[in-house]
Amino acid sequence: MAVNPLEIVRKCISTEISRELGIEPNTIRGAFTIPREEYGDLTIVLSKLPKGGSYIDRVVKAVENCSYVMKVDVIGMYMNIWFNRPRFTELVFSSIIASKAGYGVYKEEKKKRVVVEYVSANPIHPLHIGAARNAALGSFIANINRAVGNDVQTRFYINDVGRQVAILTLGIKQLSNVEPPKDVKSDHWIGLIYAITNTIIEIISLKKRLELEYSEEKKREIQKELDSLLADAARLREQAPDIFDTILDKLKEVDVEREISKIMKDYEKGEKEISELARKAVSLCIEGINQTLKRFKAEIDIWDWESDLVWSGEVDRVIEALKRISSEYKGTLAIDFKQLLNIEGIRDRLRIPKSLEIPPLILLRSDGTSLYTVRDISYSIKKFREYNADIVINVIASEQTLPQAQLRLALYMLGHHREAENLIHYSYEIVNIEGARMSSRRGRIVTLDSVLEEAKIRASVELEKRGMKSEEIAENVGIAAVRFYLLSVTPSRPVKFSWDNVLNFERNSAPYLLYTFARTEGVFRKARELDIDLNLGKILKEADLYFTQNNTRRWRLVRILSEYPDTFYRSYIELDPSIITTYIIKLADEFNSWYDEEPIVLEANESLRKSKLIITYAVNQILRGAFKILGIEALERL
RNA sequence: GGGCCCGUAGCUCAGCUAGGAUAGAGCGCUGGCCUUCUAAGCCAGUGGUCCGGGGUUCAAAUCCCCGCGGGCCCGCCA
Repeated sequence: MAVNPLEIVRKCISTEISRELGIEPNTIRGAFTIPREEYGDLTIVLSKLPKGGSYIDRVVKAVENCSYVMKVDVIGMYMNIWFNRPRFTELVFSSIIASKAGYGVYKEEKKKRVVVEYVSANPIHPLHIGAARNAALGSFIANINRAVGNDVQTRFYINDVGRQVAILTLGIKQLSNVEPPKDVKSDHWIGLIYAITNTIIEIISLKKRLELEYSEEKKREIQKELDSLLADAARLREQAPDIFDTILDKLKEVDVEREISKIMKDYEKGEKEISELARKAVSLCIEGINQTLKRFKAEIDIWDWESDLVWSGEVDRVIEALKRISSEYKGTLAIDFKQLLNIEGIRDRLRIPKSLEIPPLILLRSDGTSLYTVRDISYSIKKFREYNADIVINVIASEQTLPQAQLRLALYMLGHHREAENLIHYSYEIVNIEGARMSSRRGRIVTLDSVLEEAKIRASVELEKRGMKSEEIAENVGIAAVRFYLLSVTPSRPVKFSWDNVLNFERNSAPYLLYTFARTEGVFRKARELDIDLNLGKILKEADLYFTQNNTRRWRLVRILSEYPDTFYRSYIELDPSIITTYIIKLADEFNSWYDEEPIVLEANESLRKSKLIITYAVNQILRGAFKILGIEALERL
């Protein structure tokens, strides 16, 4: 367990109370709360103590026994505790200096092996802003797990088996050349071909439906949808007229549904020509996606091809095993979970929502090809096996709650109990654009690339205002802004995308934090300029520990610094980055107010200056550590 | 029809897990602060039926129930 000053004080107090009242120290924990400033530093809600509000005098005496406590005051049911500021300051300072960059960072006693599968976006178009939230969250999960000492492997599942890649392949097949033009990023190129092909296919199918429809009302409905598709088609054609016309001419001639179905079958069989074509197209897309992810500081260790699972026979083996426990359902084979769900406590163990209804899981399409969730079962087993993982975390939007639940249940039924129990669906809400959903199928998306470019431009403009010109800094600031924005909303809440939000460079933003960090760096730069000794051990010994007496602002800083270990721990346990982002904003606010008010390096009183340097050092270290976990590059100047 | 998530200031969001004192930030708007370690900053002001209604409780934004509004899911899609 990392050093936690606040925990030391809580423990000291609860030990004293438990000794006095003869109760378990742990039962006191829930009674602690941090009060408003004017009511002290820590409060115990007396009615929450096991023996209620009785024995108040004895409790007060007991608490006063703790050396970190200066004063205790009872108002109604609140027992307000004021800390002995110099003693507590010393505790906080020494904790920080002893653990350096590790201050507040929780350490797992027994390191775990963790696989994080994330992004896993369809390999048929560039990443959009929704996938960016996944990428930001997934890389945060990987980073914080590494920080606590766990072994982490990140994986990207390339979903290349299925209808969407078949559509892309159908489009590619009509073209003589797959290579993108020089000035087009390969994933954007693939995305365009896919959108063109898909839109044409949808138009063809809608026109057929229109011919067969008799109801006037339905006809009008179809016509309306068709009009919107045609508008999309016109827009797509503008981007690449030749390609659009080629694909359109060729697809007009054929039965597209049969073609798609054939491609899917051939690809699952590994038929040479189709496989090479599909792999080539998907590889191009993945290449572009990987470039974007690297730029976005979301690293992938292993790229898993879904088709490999099919070709290697792993999917077949799972299907064979599933067949033995399947039953007849709607004319095909399916896994029914009813009996399993009747087992006492199974929902808790597999983290399945209490009243979530789970329909049977269908094994195969009538044409014999496999289905996504079934393939995912063999992939889940692979993820555990290959890394010898204790936990596998799937970062997947909440809309997939049901298939993810089916996945765990199926694993359990196959006898993979440990895997089922340790497969976590890390669920988050999607990104909305002005209330509307993006459609990659029609090429209507806000790409992460465009957001990053815009952020970079915005950062350059801000830099130029300050007479600075640095592409590298603009790039880092821009990326930090986007990542921070996506990480600062609680994952269970939907994010409303707007350029104004993403490109906010003022308070409550990464640029603001980077700026604060750069200020702390500036302080140390100045100190070195003036030949001021920065040996922390020495500084601590000679620091003025009374510098918070009668000074609210300074005391507030010490208090906030003491709260970081709790913050970090909660963020790790809940895997919620917004707990850290909220905290560091508060820390930066407090630091900036103070910075404006008092000199630090230029402080004439030596021992006072030392205390101030420790505060600055602490802010610097906490920000540096938090940046690393959030995937933000710490910049010394800004 | 059933399920999951969300609803807090004009806008974007904290706070809800574990009930606790006068519900907090940012943006916006009004006014002020650069000869000092970085003004992407600081200070002051402005702004709230915590979606509505019940219930539990000494105490509810927080827990429970019933509604309302929004998003998502309930496919031989992924």
